[in-house]
Amino acid sequence: MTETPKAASPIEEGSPPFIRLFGRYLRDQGLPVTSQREAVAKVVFTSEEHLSVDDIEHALRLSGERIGKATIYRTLDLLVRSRLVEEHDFGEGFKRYEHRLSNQPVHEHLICVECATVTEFESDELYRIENRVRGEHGFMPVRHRLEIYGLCRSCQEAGVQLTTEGLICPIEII
Amino acid sequence: MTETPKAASPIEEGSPPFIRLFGRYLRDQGLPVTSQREAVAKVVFTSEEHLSVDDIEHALRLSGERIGKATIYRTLDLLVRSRLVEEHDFGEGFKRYEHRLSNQPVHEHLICVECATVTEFESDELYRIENRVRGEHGFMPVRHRLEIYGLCRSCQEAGVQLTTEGLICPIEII
DNA sequence: CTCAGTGCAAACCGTTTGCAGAACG
DNA sequence: CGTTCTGCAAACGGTTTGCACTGAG
Repeated sequence: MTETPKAASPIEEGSPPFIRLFGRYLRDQGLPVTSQREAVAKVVFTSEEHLSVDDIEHALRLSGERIGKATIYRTLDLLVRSRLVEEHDFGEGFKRYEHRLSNQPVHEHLICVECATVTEFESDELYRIENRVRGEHGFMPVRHRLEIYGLCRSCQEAGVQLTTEGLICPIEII
Repeated sequence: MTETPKAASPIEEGSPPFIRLFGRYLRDQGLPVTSQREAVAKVVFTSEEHLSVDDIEHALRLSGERIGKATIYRTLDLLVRSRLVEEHDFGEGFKRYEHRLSNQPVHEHLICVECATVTEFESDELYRIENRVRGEHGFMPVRHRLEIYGLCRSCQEAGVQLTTEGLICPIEII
């Protein structure tokens, strides 16, 4: 903080590697590298959470940046296109974003329906599923989405019960 | 059509079994059984597609029914609660609905990113995944969502290519 | 200097809600 | 007959877009 030479210059030597990657992408595409884009990228790459746009806006505000929502959306679009960031929809009515530079290159999500905590896990079985699908259906998988909803350990230990109001085994009782 | 005794009466003897099931659910819940609810249920149970609300509205219009969108949404909510119908979000910006009275009780979806065709497939591997997750993470699965996006056979045969614009293997090139 | 980016506010669009009148039970 | 439903239209909320201004290259 004391030796940083002021530098309003965006995405240059001082930047962390993942942000430089985004700069590379932008240059590759012939797009300007702006301080706003850097700021949004920094928030996303710095966090290990699944961030909503509001989360990102809030984080930016905390660090003194004042960036419009539209710019955040537009930058996220670029980040997703660059494949540095992944977009998720956990059925909350809005999207979440997660950078792809973690130690878990490919992973799926466990989502607690009680406390909304998201846990990540890996699954080789999915490769088997994709191979099977390729063979049996002639379908070429490109990407997938596997989310398992249920109760996380701590909610179970807290004694949370799930209520079922629907018809049970409807087929049988016709 | 000729012998039907006019009957504006909703969800009674003449109705197909799955619609009677919905009537049973409504009565169990102490809710009125209305002709609108019957009409919406009939459209959903009659189709083997993944219907959007617009699809349903359109089908109702074709059969002469004039039912407001709000009522369709409200009825779908009841159908989902009753567990007779499943709600899907294939990332199109709106929901789709599919009844659960088919021959494939539990199935996953293959979604063609080119032509948007949805194919269903079953996967025992998923049970294995859920069991593993139960053991390794203490997570109790309740429901899941597995969607594989890619190219269906006919789009591949039609020579469709997917364009990749993002950075390839970003981690390596820092 | 030029072209794209930014910020604001308005538009969008699927979905939800409030309310007066109609229907179920 | 009271309670719930229906239909309309307005509200909602996340996301997108149009446009004048700013800034990157």
